[in-house]
Amino acid sequence: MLIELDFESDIPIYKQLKNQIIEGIATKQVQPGDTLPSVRSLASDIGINLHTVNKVYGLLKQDEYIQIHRQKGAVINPQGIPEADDTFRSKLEQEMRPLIAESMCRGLDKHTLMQMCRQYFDDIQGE
Amino acid sequence: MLIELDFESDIPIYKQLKNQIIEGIATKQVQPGDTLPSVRSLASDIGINLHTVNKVYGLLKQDEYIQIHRQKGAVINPQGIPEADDTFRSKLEQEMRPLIAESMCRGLDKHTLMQMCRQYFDDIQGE
DNA sequence: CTATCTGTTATATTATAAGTATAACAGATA
DNA sequence: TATCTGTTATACTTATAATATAACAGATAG
Repeated sequence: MLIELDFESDIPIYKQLKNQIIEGIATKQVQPGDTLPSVRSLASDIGINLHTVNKVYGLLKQDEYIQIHRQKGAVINPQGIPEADDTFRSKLEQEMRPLIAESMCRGLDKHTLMQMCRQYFDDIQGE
Repeated sequence: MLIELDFESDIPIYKQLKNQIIEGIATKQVQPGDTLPSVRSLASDIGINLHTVNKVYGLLKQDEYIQIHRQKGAVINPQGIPEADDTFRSKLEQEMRPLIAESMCRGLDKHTLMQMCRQYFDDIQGE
């Protein structure tokens, strides 16, 4: 799984890294049971600090994307990722609404917007 | 237009405020030509600093949601909000993708996800 | 047993963002 | 002229992001 960070972006690199790992799981580039690189080697590979990677692994663990074992390192949750619950759904709505409101202001109608969402979905699934 | 801020949220209040004004435009609670309260009165009403409101107005002006005149204050863009351009579209994709990837990891299939998006859209349009 | 790998914790430092506080400036208008 | 507008400047506090060293504890390969 290729990690590409944009150090000029306004999105903090820990968030970029987290998102890319999650997208790697979504595209099945990494699957339940697979191991992720150690915090030190990944940090070294992509040229960032080990604490930044450690923070990301901590967040992914908190969201149950991965399990962390004291010698094997970080493992994609072997039971698979837990289903979307109410907490996730309300967090999703909280982040989705502003994007949709902005799109509506800028003249995107429902059909166009839906088509764009479908496209994003297919892009990820097809990778 | 009612503004409600959550000071405990992890979303900064300037972003909450910006989003709520944009949603107000999307729902047509405020329309092109309408004026927004002055930075001082709005700040005072919702109990925040005038610079925070000023920052939001500056961002909204930058995105061409509003125009700012030296005496009338902030006015919803009388020409309407500019159509979605490539810059907007790529920013939208950048923010949309991680949300969709997360949803896919958590077992939401395309149809379910599309239905949720449709729901969000209708919720906003119906307000 | 020991060297080496894991994640983990602690502490410190730097830089930037978020939010507030006062104050003053300049243009428009009643 | 007094009062409203946005604007600018300066300063301060707090939180977040990111880095840097260092050390600790468990597991394992040699």
